[in-house]
This record gives sequence, structure tokens and C-alpha cells, in this order.
Amino acid sequence: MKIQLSHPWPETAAEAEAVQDALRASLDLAGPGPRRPAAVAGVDVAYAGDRLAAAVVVLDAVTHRVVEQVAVTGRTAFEYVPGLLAFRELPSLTEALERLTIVPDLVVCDGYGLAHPRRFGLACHLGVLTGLPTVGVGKTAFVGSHREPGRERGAWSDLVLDGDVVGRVLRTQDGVKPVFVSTGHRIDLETACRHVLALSPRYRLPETTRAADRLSRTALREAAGG
DNA sequence: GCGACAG
DNA sequence: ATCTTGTCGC
Repeated sequence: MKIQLSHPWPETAAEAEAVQDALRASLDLAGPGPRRPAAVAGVDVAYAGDRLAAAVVVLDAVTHRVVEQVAVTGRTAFEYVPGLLAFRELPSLTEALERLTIVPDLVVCDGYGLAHPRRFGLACHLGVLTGLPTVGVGKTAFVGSHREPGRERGAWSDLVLDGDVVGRVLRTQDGVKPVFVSTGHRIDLETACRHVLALSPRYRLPETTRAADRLSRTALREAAGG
């Protein structure tokens, strides 16, 4: 799979915001998205100073067994700026995705999608670039307001931004801190949450996220020489 | 103006 | 994200 990043790649925050505003027009929020995905991918990036390691792990959607995984290492080219996370992580993430031989039916991203200041978070961006259905799963609050969801697994509440429902605060395990789910591309929020729950049978975070997080950290460690 | 702010 | 010790619990 060949992935084309925007050219030229933005150098400033203003240029990056302009890219988001332009690509947002290509966002597909129609849904319903994959009903019975067979292969689900998780992506994540780990950092150590200016070094980084991006990982993509594809799991069997039913058994959650690893089907394929790729990790690439490199150096940071964009500093972290709230709202512009994609420009820090996409170069390496797309490189890892390009080396994948399997085309996943859904990609679970670390972070937000539509729940974003300009309605174009990392999950939306990666979705538009790859054409794949994507969903964003954030671990902490970023934008929007919400009520505390019920304490049982599956309970959720609306994540509202400027009067729009842009995501859901979803409890994936009884009594544990909820996660923030928002759609990325080619999927609806209801379906996205259904898949996130199915991918989180035992822990707070989806198995895809956990697997990608582990791989990115070990890849970073091995690249350093330990 | 000030504080908050995915990872 | 990453920096960090011990601690409670399965």
C-alpha cells in the first residue's frame, strides 16, 4: 500500500492547520463502516529524545491474535503541539503501514479523530491518507465536555463540542477510567464504539492499542542497542 | 488576558 | 510522550 503525504509537508503550525482544513473536505463520515472486520490494526509511536519508533500491529478481530506487525524507527520532525499531533506521528506511521502486506478492515489510532479543534484529529488524517476506516481512542480528555458515564462496562456519554456530538466517553471495563472514542474516517460513532468494546475484553484499552504500544517501545529499545 | 491542551 | 518507587491485588 502506497501512502501519499501532503507535499510539501508543512513546516509551521499555520501551514499544518491549513493542511487539516483542506483535507477535512475528503472526510467520509457516512458509515456504517465495517460490520464484521476480520483484521483490525493498532498504531502507536514511542519516543526517546528525538528518536522515535512507530508500530502497526494487525490482529484477528475475533481471536485477537497477532496476524502481522511492522515497526520502523526514525527521528522526530515536528514538535508536539496540541491539535497537530498528526504531523508528529504520521510520517513514521505511514511508513510502517506501507510495509504491511495485509490490508486491515479497521485501524484503531491512539488519540482523537473528529473530536478535534478543527474536526480533523490524527484518526481522521490517517483515514483520509490511507482510505481505510479509522477510529480514534484517546486516554485523556482533549476537547469537548461530557458527563461521567455509568460505572459499568459499556456505559457511555456524549462528548460535545460547540453543540455537536463529536464522540463518546466510553467505559470499557467496570469501574475503570473511561476512554474517549471519536470517528476517524468511513465509520459511524455507534459502530466505532461497538468495535472498541469488542477489542477490549479484559483491559481498559483495546488489544490493538496495547499491542502497538508494546511493539513501539520494544522497537525503540532495540534500536538504541539494549 | 489566562489557563488548558490527544501523544 | 517521558521522567520515576513502592504498593495493592489477581
